[in-house]
Amino acid sequence: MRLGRGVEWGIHCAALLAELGPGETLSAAALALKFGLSPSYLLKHLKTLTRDGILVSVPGPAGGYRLARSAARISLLDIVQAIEGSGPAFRCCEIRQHGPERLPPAAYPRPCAINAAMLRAERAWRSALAAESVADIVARFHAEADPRSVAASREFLARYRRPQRGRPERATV
Amino acid sequence: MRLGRGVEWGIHCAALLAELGPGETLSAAALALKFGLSPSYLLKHLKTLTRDGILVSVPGPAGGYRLARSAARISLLDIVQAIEGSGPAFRCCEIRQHGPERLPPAAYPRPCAINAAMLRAERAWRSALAAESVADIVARFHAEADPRSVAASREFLARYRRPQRGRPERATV
DNA sequence: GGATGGTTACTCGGATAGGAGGTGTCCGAGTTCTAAGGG
DNA sequence: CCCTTAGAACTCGGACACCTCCTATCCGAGTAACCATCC
Repeated sequence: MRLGRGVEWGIHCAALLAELGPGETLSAAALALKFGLSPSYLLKHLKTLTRDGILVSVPGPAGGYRLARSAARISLLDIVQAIEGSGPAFRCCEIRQHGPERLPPAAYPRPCAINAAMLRAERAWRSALAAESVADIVARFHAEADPRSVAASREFLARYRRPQRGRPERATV
Repeated sequence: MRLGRGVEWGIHCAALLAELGPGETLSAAALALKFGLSPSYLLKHLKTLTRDGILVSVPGPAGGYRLARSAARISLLDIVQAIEGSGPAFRCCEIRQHGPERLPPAAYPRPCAINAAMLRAERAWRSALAAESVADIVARFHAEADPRSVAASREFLARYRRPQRGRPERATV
């Protein structure tokens, strides 16, 4: 079992975007710079998150990305499913029906016991991911991380954030 | 996230081997026939399970595979880890240290909050898999499956099982 | 001075190559069974 | 009739191609900001 790098990148980006004021955005280039990633490839994952309704993209100059809803309403599961797909990790091939002694499909009304057990485990995994929100991650970062790291992030945001277009930045929290 | 087919195959094979008498074996060819799989490729996974101490292989003519210990002591987690590897699905790249404003490594004594959350979820998944044994799977099969299917398995075993070498089959349960 | 239109530069979006890992297959090493030959 | 020994067949074990998916990159479409021009 293996998760792609995009999951880690997506969560980190979401956590950073969560620290923006309402309406503010951050360009993909700035996010890539902050984490030392390839801007082109990061863009691919940000696009995916936008498609899935987790981020909102603002086109044109001074555009960028922001969270589509409050960080407390975005779970790690949302991001993982957007990047990796929502399908189950264990895909039952129904090999119990593939032998030489197979019965008609009607003889298998219940799901395979193995499949059921594997899916139960996956539900436990998903539940744990759903219980953790991006806001929780941010809170832990502020509580546990080195103060210099927190200050650096704050400074980075002040330097690269893009105000909401059209009207001056308003606090609508 | 995606699990290979070998996991499903391995569990099915272990469940079938669990129905053998003590010391009896089943050849890889018989297992492949029972499930309609490629014998060559199935052999690859059986080899892996043998390496990991879940199965025992008996070489030579009339050889085959049997469980290395009682089915109650083999969990689904054992099989999944043998096939897929025991490493974590989420591999933290420490990208928080890769930006332009990185601090010396000593400034990150605690693990990344994101990594911690992902690993917590994986522990939940592993716990669920560890709680289910191959014996449980077999019990469910006997309790829930179509009687014809159970009878077919019993008949298959009677046809293809290999007795313990050297001495006649003894019941040492 | 203010409004307006065109230009420009910057952003995201999709389509396109490269590489790692899972998938599938083959042939060789090892071991046991078999059978023939001799005592 | 029993033991020895050589052969053969069957088993598992490791090494070799193929294919899908993740990784990485580029160029094009679209949009808002900017600036020169006109009123």
